[in-house]
Amino acid sequence: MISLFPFDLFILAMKAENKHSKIISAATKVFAKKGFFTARISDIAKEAKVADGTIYLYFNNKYDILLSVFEEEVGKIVTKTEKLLGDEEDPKKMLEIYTTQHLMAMKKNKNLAEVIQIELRQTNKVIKDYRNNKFNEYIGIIANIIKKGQQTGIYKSNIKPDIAKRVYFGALDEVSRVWNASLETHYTLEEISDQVLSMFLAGILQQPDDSPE
Amino acid sequence: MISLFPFDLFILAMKAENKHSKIISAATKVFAKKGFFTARISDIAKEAKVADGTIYLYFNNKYDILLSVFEEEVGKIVTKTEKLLGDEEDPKKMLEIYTTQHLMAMKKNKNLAEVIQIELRQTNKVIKDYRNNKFNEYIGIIANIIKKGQQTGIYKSNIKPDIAKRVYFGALDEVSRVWNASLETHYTLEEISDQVLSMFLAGILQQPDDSPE
DNA sequence: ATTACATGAATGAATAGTCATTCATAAAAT
DNA sequence: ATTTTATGAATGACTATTCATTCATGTAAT
Repeated sequence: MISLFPFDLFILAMKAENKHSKIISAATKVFAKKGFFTARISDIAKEAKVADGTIYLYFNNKYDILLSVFEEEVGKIVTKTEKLLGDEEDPKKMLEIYTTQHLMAMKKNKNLAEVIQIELRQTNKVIKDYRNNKFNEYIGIIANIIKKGQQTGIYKSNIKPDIAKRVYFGALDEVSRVWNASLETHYTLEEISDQVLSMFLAGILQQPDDSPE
Repeated sequence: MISLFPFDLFILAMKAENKHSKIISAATKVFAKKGFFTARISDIAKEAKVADGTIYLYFNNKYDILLSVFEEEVGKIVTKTEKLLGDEEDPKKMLEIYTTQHLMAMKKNKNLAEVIQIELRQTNKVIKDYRNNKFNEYIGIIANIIKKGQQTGIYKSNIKPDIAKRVYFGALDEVSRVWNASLETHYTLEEISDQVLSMFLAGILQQPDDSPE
């Protein structure tokens, strides 16, 4: 039986693709649970139902797995966020969307939340390979929202978007870290989202002209 | 020679204390530079000018060193912060003091900044020993400032101090992380401090009644 | 249709190296 | 002289990575 027409190649590619992503998601799980350094390759292999050696057919080394996990998962979030933002034009609503989307994503995918934390603060100390492009893209969205709001005149012009994006991301990140580690009484996603948004939009100072919306 | 009157014990304690703290500060340096998992005990020993084995006369194991570093250094910051707050009564000024004090401390002691990051997000995943008392004390200060402001009526009453403290700490922490990793154009401490404070106090929305102080 | 050969993905045991920790010994102190 | 403190080489446990081998699947020959 002769058979090398595209369909077979596709099937082949599918299998490979599946194995690749099986490993990715196994790794996400394992890294999140044990942390990068404590995770063993054999744990990942077991979780992915694959032989230890197989992993090295798809990745160069342990760190390469982490980086792939990170880029891939953050990439997904970026796509999702951009889709949700769609052609929303109101910078206030945009920030609202970003906030809830981020918190929801982190709540739904605790593993990812932790991988981000690890990758961000641990590993680039060891390996200086700054292709954190997806992440920069992701927080860049915040900066853009703020810039837009400044153009429309609804956001204060003295706010520096580059600082604000870090401030905002840091806040969201810590809030979801604590949440995932369940170190604190549980608030609902809505409560947290509201709090963060109102703190940033209107600040914590009592305004003399405090009237609803 | 019989000699066990207090002074000798003091001398003894001094010496031990010296070696103990020599190791602590060596460890702070090494952990910050390499991260907990990549740091070698022998690195710490070398940095402290002490034999590898000596370390085990003062600490139970590697993790115990990290925890001690963390508790001890955070403890220092708590003390410093409380001293600076003194009997300041204005919640707005208090937040200002906390903010600049935190950023200054992190700038001055980059090592500590990183150790906090590591300990906070990496290790308590592995070892569930929650004697992070000092840290909770530290962010508790933020919560208290906010509560106080709510009592005086200058801070909005709908803000939840427990969420706000995380939001605020997260923001400060991320800002100093980026700063220390020098991933971004350098802003001055004053600029950052101003930005964070104004974002939190007054929010980013343009206020119709925007008048200085 | 059946058999023989080829391919390369997958396997997992073996390798090779790394370190945290220990401990026999030495130095200091009393 | 005895006890306390310090040393650093040796130990032993642990794991990322490799690689010789297997095996399922595809191809060619008859």
